[in-house]
Amino acid sequence: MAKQAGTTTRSVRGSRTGRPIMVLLDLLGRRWSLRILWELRGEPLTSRALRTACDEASPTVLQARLTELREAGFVELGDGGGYGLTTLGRELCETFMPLHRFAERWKR
Amino acid sequence: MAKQAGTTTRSVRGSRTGRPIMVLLDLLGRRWSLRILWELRGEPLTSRALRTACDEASPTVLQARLTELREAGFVELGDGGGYGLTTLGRELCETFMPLHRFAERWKR
DNA sequence: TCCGTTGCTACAATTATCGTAGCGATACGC
DNA sequence: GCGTATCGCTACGATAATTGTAGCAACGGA
Repeated sequence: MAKQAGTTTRSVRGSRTGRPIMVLLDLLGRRWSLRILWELRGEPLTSRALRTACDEASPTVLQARLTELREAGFVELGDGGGYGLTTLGRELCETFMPLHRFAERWKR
Repeated sequence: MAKQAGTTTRSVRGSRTGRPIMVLLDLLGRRWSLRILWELRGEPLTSRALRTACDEASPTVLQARLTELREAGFVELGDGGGYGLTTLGRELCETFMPLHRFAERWKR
């Protein structure tokens, strides 16, 4: 990967139209993105606590996702360490809350 | 990939806990999953129309996602051809509708 | 100083996705 | 029948993303 730093280097990813909803669906469609937001829905977590919460996912991807989510303004790194949702990120997370009930109803 | 047919063959994917919400977040976190549901939100689309709607995404992945989404009960293949959302899939899609407004508000 | 934890990175191996091409089946007009 | 067009779907090599393991520098207690 093009080791994005600062500016968003998009290689083959979707959302070539630039429409906000497409960019958002593309970002959230990356692996662990939704899961990270979900796990941060409560209190902030340290990078390692987050990794534990995410089934010991590879730190490489977690860091990549955290960087992307931070650039998107959904996640922030607190002063005393630990990742948490921004106000914007919390609003986004609220959008997904109905998913919980849906999921329970879904798997019979 | 293990060419899943009938039963769900999960290789390295997340959601090892089996909790419905995790399975759902995992499924929706695959590439083009969210986008497919989004594009099918209106009328049913043929596989090729769907491909066009999804920025000419590779048919390989689209078919894989469609199979998964069908097994999940969100998408169905109509009698006269064309993919559409099931009742369940439509409910799921409704959950994402607030995302549209959020996305517009998001990108300044 | 020695531990322990923080956020974060390197690197090779494994998967997933891409892009192009093409299949069998079906439905048309001729 | 014959060609043509579409349908859903698949093969396959090339490329990009993800995994798993190991480890870094920085900071804080003991």
